[in-house]
Amino acid sequence: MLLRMSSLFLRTLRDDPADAEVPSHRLLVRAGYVRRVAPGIYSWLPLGMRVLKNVEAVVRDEMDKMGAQEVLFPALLPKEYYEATGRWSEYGDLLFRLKDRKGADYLLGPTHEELFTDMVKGEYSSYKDYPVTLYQIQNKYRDEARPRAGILRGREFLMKDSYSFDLDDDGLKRSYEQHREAYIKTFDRLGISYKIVFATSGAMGGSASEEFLAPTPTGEDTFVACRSCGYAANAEAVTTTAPPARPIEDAGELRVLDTPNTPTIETLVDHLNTHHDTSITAADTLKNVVVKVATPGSDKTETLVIGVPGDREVDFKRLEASLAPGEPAIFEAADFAKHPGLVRGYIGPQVLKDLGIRYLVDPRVVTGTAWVTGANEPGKHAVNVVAGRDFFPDGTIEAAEVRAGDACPRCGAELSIDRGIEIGHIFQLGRKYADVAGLDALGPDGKPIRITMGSYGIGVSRAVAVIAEQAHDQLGLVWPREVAPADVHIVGTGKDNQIEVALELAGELESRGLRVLVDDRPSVSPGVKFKDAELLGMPTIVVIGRGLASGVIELRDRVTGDKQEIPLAEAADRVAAACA
RNA sequence: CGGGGCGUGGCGCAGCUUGGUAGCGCGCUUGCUUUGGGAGCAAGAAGUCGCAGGUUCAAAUCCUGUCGCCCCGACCA
Repeated sequence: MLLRMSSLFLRTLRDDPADAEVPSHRLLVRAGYVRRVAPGIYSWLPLGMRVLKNVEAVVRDEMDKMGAQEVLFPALLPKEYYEATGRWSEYGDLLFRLKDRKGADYLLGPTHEELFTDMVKGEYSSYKDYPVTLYQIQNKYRDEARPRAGILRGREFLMKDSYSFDLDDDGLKRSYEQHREAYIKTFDRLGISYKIVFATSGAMGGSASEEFLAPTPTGEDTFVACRSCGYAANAEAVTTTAPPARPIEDAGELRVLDTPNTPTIETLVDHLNTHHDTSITAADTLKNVVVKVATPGSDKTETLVIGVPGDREVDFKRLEASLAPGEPAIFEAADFAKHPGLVRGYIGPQVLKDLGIRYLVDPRVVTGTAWVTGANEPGKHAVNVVAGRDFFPDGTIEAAEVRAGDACPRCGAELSIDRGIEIGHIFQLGRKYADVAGLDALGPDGKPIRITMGSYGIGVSRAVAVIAEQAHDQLGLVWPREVAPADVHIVGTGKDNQIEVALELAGELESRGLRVLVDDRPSVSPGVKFKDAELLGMPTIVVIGRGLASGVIELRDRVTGDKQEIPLAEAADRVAAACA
């Protein structure tokens, strides 16, 4: 249907909105695609709606092609489904909760595993029914602690979520691979540049899991990539390569040195090298960080000490991923008061066994390595504290920060580090979820078969923002053709019959199957129309202006910036060709 | 929840230090002129200055409280 600027419900803004920081947010608001209603909650205007629908259509098309079947669950859900799996309480503040007039508890669905599982359980009961994959495209609601960056991270967002149900592990692998292929096709069609990275499976358990990350500077996820072998992983999923163990006999004597006023690694290194006969760096020190770990659904917290090389910080995200489902929290002054054995700033692992505190170390802390660490007395540190001789870790943990230049766990080359936005996640759930739900199929031998599941998501509204994030320039948006609100933006400007001609050409192009936006606003200056055309971002722009008198119009490529004059007589053919 | 900033027509902002008639740009309405890079002139419409309380003859401005929003960190598509 022809979009005419003279009647299109659209107002572009000349100034950037004050509350928008990231490019996608700024441009989508300025160009009149979306408007904010509340924090993390947005309305879609006609042009934005078109883009959203286009993205949705691509996602739907690829899901249908891989054989998934679309369903739709309500967003408004009774508590019961989530209570059965314990998530009514586990989800905590993230859930939007509400009550009906009788006082019964409801929620706005943050995700729909329960509903999918329940539906399959209700309809299917024979092994002959499987495998099956269902999906829906629907709004999700999460009361995020901090919504940000416009529709990149909202509290209401459109998501495609699908679930595969298989009888065995091979089936699950096939379903997973099908999704992977479908996602690759989807994101390729959407014109998004992305990277597939290994991910942690998180608290849900399960095994294989990969994320589709769109690299952007405003991304919230950190991931590493290896140029040499192609390995890529979310920072939380990167594993550290342990050096070989060393013979303990080679290590020197443990010595305790006076190191007054050295509560930090920096002050410690400085003090030792100036006042003692050592020549160490932060990497030679062993930093011991105390955390308390809560177990969900229990009041118990465990005190835990993490040992990492002193030149690295503990990455809390990595720590959480490693401890999941346990939830670590910082050990505060009040906690130290309860543990007199832990001398803040001077903690060494030598005494942890006696204190009954679990000690997990970075994989670099292998048997035979000697460290500079706390002597468990104020103002004293110990050197030549040897793993396997002076202390015995209870295990290793991936908690130290990952840095550019770290070794690739697969090939040993240097890793690079980047930021990205998660646009898709594919995940082999396995049977953990089906176990909870009791999802079985009756097998040929009359015995029940526990179903194994996969879970797969695409952030549809987020994808719109990601495209805007990746496809824009100083002038405005530059939509990939497949998702653009229109193929071509015809600007009619001039005192003569330019607008009539523009409308005629628009009609002709439409009859050829192109989607057309035409600027037929009278009495709007050319400058305004050009600026708007560039801001709105249709991939092809046609200008019908002063050249019309001599029978030429202008064809512009919004992506390359190329401009060429073409005879009016050839206009329809040439424009159609440009949009092909 | 921790830290930083901001609430003044639809949008972007000034005014607040030093209380006294609420202002600018964009947008909007009307008329005339203008039409290839966000036009000109003229005339208009539109704001209980986030909310509540206090000080004062007088509060957008000072004081107290409160609510909201945005940005940076811990969660996630």
